[in-house]
Amino acid sequence: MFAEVVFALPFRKAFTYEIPSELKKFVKEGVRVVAPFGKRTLTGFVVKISKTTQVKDEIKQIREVLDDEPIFNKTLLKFYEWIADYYLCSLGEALKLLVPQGTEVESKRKISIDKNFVQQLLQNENKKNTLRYKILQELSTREQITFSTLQKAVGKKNIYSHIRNLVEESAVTVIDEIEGAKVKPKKVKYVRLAKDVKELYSTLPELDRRSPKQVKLLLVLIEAKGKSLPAAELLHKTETSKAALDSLEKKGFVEIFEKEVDRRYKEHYEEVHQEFVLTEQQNKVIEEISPKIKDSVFQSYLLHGVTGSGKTQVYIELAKIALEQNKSVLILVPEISLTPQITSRFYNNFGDLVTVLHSRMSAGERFDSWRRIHKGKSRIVVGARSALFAPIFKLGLIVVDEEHDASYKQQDMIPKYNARDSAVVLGSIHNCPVVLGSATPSVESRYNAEIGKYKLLTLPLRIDDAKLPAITLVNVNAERRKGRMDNIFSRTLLDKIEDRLKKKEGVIILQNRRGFSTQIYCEDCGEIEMCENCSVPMVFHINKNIIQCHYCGLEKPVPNACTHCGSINIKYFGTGTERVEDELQFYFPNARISRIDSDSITRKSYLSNLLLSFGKGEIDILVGTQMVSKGLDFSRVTLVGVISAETTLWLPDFRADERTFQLLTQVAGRAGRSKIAGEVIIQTQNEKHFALQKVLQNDYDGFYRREIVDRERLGYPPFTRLALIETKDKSDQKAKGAAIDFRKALKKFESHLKISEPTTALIYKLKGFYRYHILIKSSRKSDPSGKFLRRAVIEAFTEFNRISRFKDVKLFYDIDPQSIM
DNA sequence: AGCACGCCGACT
DNA sequence: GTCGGCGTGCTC
Repeated sequence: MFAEVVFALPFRKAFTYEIPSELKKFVKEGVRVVAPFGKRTLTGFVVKISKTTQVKDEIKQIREVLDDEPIFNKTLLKFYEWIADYYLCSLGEALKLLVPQGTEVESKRKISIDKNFVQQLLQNENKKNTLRYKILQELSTREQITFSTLQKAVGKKNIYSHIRNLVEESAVTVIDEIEGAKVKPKKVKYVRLAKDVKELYSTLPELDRRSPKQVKLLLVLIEAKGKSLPAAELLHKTETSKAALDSLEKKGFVEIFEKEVDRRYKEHYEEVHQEFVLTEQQNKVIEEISPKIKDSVFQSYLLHGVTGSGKTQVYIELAKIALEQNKSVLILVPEISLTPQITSRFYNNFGDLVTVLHSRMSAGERFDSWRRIHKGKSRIVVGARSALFAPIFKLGLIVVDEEHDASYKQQDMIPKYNARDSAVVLGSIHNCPVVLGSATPSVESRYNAEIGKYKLLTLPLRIDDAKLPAITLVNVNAERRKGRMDNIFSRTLLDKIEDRLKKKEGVIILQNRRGFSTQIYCEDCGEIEMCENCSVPMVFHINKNIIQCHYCGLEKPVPNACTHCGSINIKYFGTGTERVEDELQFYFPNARISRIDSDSITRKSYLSNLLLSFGKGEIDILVGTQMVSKGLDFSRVTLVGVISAETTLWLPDFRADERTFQLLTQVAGRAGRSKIAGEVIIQTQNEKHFALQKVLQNDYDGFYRREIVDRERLGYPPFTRLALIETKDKSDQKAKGAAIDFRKALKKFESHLKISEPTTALIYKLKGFYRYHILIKSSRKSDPSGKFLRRAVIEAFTEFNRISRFKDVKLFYDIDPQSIM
């Protein structure tokens, strides 16, 4: 018997292995196996089992099986094949998305060092600037080192010949160590009585004379009536030590055993469970979708519901229907740690049936959640982007909440998939409805609804008769001329804030930039303080008193003088959330102000506690980045202020207007979610801009109609498909050379595709790497499925590999990029 | 992606 | 000669 195995490596090929007889029972389609691969040992996925094989080369044997039960079946495999095909990665890379991180078994080649001998060799070296000398120097300080660490330490890749020499000199040995899973089930020691209670009672008086602590332990266990207790808890409660327990075990009174425990992520945010009476419009939506759940029919829906229209309650009702049908539910949310409210509502309705999956959980928590879902113990999965790959077998419903959100697109890892679009494919494979919900649908989704690919459902009214907030645009230039600006605040906004503080109502202030000031500018030489690894300005953070790069995280002390010319005439420009918080505190010294951005959210409980306090009225003003626009639902918020609408408006990206419209509409929607009317003040320099005008008029359809015309005229999605090719290298020349060569390889497709010349990326240097872009456009009319576009990229890659001398430059494909910067 | 090998120019 | 850079080929 043979198994076809794919690995999470960048080539699109399966490898055939022989199944040793002792593993026959365990090797099935859909399990992970450990197998030798070249000089290495790797974890791979069994995609097929066959009796015969055509392979003529030597066939190796599978070493180990990692899963008791398959983690994917034939149907699910189709989904991963689609991911691989669509986002241009190998099947193994796609399947890697399915498994929790830290569970793979891999060989690591390590160098085991004879320290003394190496030190001796080091002294015998007479030339000190050779690679050999550097390697010996690194080796002389330790017992063991991996190849990759050594390669990094000496800054060279081809160290193999040197190591081989050293092995011959018997200064080092190379060992192939197989590293097991980093994440394992958590086991805790438990104790239970091993003897009959009557029998125990008779020995207690005797025991009490010499070992009172042991008696204490026994009494607690007897009280537990045969139930086992966690050892640590028992010892703590009885104030005894492990020694007492151990001797009880020796005497045969108790039994100590290991029990697997479930690491469960705890959400600190809790809301009181409320029963809702569904509105007529909510019922209509549910009536439309529920037959599809019951009859297992695939259908995508775009649920366009204004902010506060009760979308979450619709999801909950639909989930109930799926559960009644004995089916599971997948709810995708933008970034779950940012939306504790929606998770809390699911917990309130479904309790332990809910499992949460997101990036802020520990590897152990994620691993346990994953296994809980795989075993079918959890029927409702609420999670961020990656939850799309949770091992759910019987899906009855998929919901993508806030479907317009950019975080559904994986940005920095391979494959760069879009969870919203992939969810639709997953629904078609599982034969279940997919509901894409948003108050500000993406232009693409709205278009798909127009052409009938999605079915449009609407919730045009807020629940409980709440009115949409009144929005005012404040032109900061005009206000400044009138002397009605106090630094970054307009008098209008300050007055409104003061009014709400008096009334004890909640205020949310948005400024979509972190830090204090976003640029440090020298008045003498005109230079801006830039990051040394990235081509972006350093941002001043007043709380930590540092300057920081927001792309690579580099922190530096605040310069006293310009680092270019030494002048002390340096000025700080641009406003971040820290400055907004600082100035608000100056104008309202008695107000309780908290800030929400990725700097302030460090611990996972912080945000939950903050939101709880805000809900209770212990915080008056929340200042934050776009985080404050997502999912916050507090009836006490009656005022939302936007410091500057410009932060997203002028980015050189075709989605800039859409992003601005969405962000402002969403943040505006945080206001007025009760009987008290809400108000929104947006400060801007471009009050005539159509995106802002449409926000002001609360006119999504108007925005869409104007935007879709522009998209067609300029040849952007949904009228064209985009693929962005990125080359990335430490050397500017090599990155550029690779981009030029790839462009050459694409030349023969020019008649069918619109292909840009290689350009530097907007942030052309990022974390020390230079980046070049080629943008490829393919018309939806001539290439509706995008097949031609993807084939062109793959063929160009083959050609590139043939002609280019920059093959070692890293290449990235971004299909349907979120932004083209 | 690793890892290994083999070619070739530039050095003691 | 041989060190180190670089290109190429392979992985069941």
